[in-house]
Amino acid sequence: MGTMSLHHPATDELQLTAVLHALSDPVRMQIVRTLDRDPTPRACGSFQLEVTKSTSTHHFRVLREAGVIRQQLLGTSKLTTLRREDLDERFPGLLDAVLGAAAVPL
Amino acid sequence: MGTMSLHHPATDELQLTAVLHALSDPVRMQIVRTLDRDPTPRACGSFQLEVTKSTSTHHFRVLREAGVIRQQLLGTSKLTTLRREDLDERFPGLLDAVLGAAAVPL
DNA sequence: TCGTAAGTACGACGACCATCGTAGCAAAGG
DNA sequence: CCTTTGCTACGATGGTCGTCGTACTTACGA
Repeated sequence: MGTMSLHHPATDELQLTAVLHALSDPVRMQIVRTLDRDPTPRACGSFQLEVTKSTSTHHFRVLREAGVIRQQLLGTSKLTTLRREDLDERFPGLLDAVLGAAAVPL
Repeated sequence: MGTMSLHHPATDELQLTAVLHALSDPVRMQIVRTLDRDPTPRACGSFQLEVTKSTSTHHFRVLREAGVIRQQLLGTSKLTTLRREDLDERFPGLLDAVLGAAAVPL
């Protein structure tokens, strides 16, 4: 029962409100920005987040279920990548606009 | 105490997470889309929303406090407009991308 | 085999949120 | 002055959210 494949919404099922909600949290935004700056698939633990591991799990799940990230099992790790192509196909320009806005200085 | 001027955040104080959260609700998204399609200032009641008036008041306040809309008192009405220029100045391309995404067919 | 590392599951808690109904206020029109 | 119109204030309610700690699983490595 252990190795169950994770649920990822199909590209044409991505919901705008779910994506925006997923991106409206500072911790999750930081995850997405990190993935944007270095597209290398990386494990959850390699993100320097200021929350506990169980909270991180929660945030990664929200991002995955909204279709923002993809998670692949690899050993004890879960490699995370941005679903950039899927997001661009469904909502052209949205991800870039949000990432650009997130880069705006305070 | 009646005529108190409404609080609107300054352009350089707009918070991305607040904007995204404001836009992550279907009712509020509909308000913004309506304002986008017809930029004429309009009263809250002229939006055809599927919630009660008190709920509408709540949603307009969330949008205003996030800096997405501007509300001006006029008689017993409150004229609402999109803060398009301010949003474009602070987060270039974000509003257009979101509105474009909202127009994507189901 | 034993331990460690990576992540999950579950339950809890306080905070916030979307919704409503009722009551109320201020301005405009008669 | 009275009524209507447009919107707000307040309280309540049920639900979701972000956070944590503890316990657990699974895989890799010494």
